Amino acid sequence: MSRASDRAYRKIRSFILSGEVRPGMQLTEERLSEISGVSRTPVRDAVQRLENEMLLVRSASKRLSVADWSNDEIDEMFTLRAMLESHATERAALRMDADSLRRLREINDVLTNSVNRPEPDITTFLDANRQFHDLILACAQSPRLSKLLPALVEQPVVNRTANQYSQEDLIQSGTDHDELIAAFAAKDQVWAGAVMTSHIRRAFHSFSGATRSAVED
Amino acid sequence: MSRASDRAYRKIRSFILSGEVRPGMQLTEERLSEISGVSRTPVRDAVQRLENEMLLVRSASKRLSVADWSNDEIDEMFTLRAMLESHATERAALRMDADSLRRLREINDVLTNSVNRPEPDITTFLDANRQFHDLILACAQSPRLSKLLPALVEQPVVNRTANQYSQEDLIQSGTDHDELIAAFAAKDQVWAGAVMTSHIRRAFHSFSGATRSAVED
DNA sequence: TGGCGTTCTATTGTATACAATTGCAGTCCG
DNA sequence: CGGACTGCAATTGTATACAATAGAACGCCA
Repeated sequence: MSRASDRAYRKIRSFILSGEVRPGMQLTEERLSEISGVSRTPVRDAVQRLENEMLLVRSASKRLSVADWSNDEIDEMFTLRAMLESHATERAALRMDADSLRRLREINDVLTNSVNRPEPDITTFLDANRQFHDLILACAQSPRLSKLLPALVEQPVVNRTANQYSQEDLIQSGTDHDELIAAFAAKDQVWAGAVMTSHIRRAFHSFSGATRSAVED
Repeated sequence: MSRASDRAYRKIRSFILSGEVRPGMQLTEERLSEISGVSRTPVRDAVQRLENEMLLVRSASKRLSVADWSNDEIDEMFTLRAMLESHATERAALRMDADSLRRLREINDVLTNSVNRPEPDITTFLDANRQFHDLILACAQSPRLSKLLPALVEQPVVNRTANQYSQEDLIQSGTDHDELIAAFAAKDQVWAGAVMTSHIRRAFHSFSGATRSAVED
């Protein structure tokens, strides 16, 4: 979308994810327009996008509030993500070209280097990880998937998962990616899909194990 | 959404699906506002929704046009729908209560009656079919799925599929539903999911067999 | 005092005017 | 003759004023 609309989207999004507002808290469009510094018109565009991602929900009488995801909903997000991203991976395995494969290797080299050191660099890891998954999605060449998946891969969830990871887990992520690359090189869609499934399911259990046990993070 | 916004959504949607406009044809917001009889503000809301359903697409320079789905994209829609709707069915199998089960039987009685006659009543069939699938989705109790699935179940595709069905196919649909009900009664999620998968895959092949062979319908 | 209706206020929805951007065409120069 | 540049037209993006609607607060009467 356009400048003001995007600006509103990013501002509101980070406002919600920063934790400054509690889930369930009401937010008026006017308030959001103050926060983002644009008028209500582009704010409404942004709000509709955030409703699709289910970061915002509308109460019965059209009032906006911050979504409150239940544990069941978060489980469901991981399950759906595993299904769809594995499917994307299978498609990508059939469509992968040499350039993209080379690029995947480059990205994963960066990722591996960022965690194979005394003090892992989580920021670099997260960035490389995102690039890796994005490139696979692009190789799947499915506009529908490209539209559906992002709503299931909420970056804060990914971030928290990574922060929960031990150094061994981080290194294992790189190893998973290596195996994905091998599966792509072999053009073996079943292999590739299976690796992606376990890659995500492991993240899920790391995430939920860490958060469920804590009262609140 | 609200009245004008909804009105615009429905009008534009049926305008596109009526075939009055060719895929790829450009549509300005002003034109859409004339068609729907409301101002551009609610039109823009409607357009954003239709973009999510990928009925409308935005060109590089933000200009709107009617989407043109490739065969690969339609295949992908059926594949994703089969995946997600089977998953919803599995969830529903675990959560199904007696009332919903009874209601499913009622709905499928109507459906079966509508096709077990010399001249099948497709309208009634389609309506009962939609109710049946909607109720299962509701029983799955997954807000995410309820948001994602509708974008994959474009009613015109369902309609065309049903119109392609022979009377035997229509009766088989009712039989599939009976088996789903049996699986729900047994609370067997694997069984239920499998029946739903084959139910949709059969629809897919009926749809694609019919359309691929024809030059244009 | 408790339930119900009525008014007032907060919030969302819509229209419209204007700003910004993009495409297109006509023209100038090499 | 071709290509780039400039100005105009078409289109989308944004702000703002106003309309409609839903919630809350107040007061009235039983």
